[in-house]
Amino acid sequence: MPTDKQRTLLDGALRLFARDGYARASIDALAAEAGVSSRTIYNHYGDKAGLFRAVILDSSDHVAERQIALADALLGRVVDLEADLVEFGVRWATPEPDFAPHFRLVRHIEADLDNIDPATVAAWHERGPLRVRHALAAHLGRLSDAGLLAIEDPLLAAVHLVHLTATSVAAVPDADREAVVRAGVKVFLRAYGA
Amino acid sequence: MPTDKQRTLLDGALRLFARDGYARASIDALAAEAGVSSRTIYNHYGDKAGLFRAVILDSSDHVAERQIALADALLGRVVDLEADLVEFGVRWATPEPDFAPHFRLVRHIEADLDNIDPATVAAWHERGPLRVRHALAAHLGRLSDAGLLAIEDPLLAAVHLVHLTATSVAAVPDADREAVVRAGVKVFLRAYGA
DNA sequence: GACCAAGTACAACGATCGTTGCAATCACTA
DNA sequence: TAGTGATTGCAACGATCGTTGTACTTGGTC
Repeated sequence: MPTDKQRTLLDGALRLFARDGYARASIDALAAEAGVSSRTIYNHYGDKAGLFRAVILDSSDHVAERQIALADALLGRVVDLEADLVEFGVRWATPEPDFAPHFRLVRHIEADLDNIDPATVAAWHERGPLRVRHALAAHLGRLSDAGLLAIEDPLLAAVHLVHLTATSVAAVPDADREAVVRAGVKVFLRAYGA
Repeated sequence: MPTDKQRTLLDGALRLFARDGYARASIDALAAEAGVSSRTIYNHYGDKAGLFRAVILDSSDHVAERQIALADALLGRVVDLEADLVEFGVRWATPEPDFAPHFRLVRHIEADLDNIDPATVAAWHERGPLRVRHALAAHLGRLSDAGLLAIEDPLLAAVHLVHLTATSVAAVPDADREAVVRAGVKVFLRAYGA
């Protein structure tokens, strides 16, 4: 139950941490971005690491819920499997621009693993990427049980699907997003099609 | 033609930049790591950004050459396509531990894109990942021409192969490396097999 | 041995930063 | 209106950092 000011602070801190990283983003800049006194940050979160932990957990919760909702919507009741997977991949690979700071922050975490509290990293990983992966794997497993796919290891298949679509789109930024996703889904279906 | 001291400096700076990131790695620490005066760094590279540029270009050249050599060795003359691809994937996904700092540094670059000289980023990207991707795509295209694979877009296929093997291994660190690679290669071959 | 480039040690500068204490202020409830 | 808890502005601290200038030393060449 974060108040309005806390919401503004978490959002602003996400932007600054994402753009500048943990070390470069100064407490004063974080406070100014949210129109808050730097003293308030210390009153609420103890220190800089506490604020960072709150920011990444808050953000990854939002993103995970959105991604899981996307999977539920498009893979819950499948009409045309290939078309639904393509739309799933396209929507996944073109996240709301609001989410760009989140994924940039994730890269900072992956780069800064030796300088971030391991408990924070573990909490983010479980509640974010792992939770989403399991949700996606559940859908794929269900589609496999229904005879629409032939999957031995749903968790690995979930990893493959994401890497063949969203990750590949990020790796080839000049190309047409939908074409890359379509090609990735085609690969996925040739490998996992029933 | 870097002298011994410059070699030691580049290697030590790679380690520190990789572990601590650009902002946290101080010039004095970088100098101490290599047993060099901090003044020498300024004499050689002008400023911190200049040293960073030299470090990432040097390191990505080494890694790219090693990866291209691996592709040449295993995909140059193919005996058993699936076995060769699996060994290629395993060797790619288990790089010499010497290369761990490089890949950690790459993550820092991807996270810090807004704070690094764009010319440095572009130079690294061209001489590193893009060069390797083109080399790998050339092998895949040749195998396709030879009738061992059926590939429309070799560059995209190269991206798929790497993501299905090395990237997937990194995403599932608890699992058996070779099993993950083997599954990834199986997916690749079902999609791109002749 | 003289010379020269390269490297070093040292001090100093301005700047930035995380963190704390304290007094003043504000919003809101009894 | 009095009181209470959250918020703020401000000053200050010790620490770290990038960078530069300068004088000194070192290693190798004529």
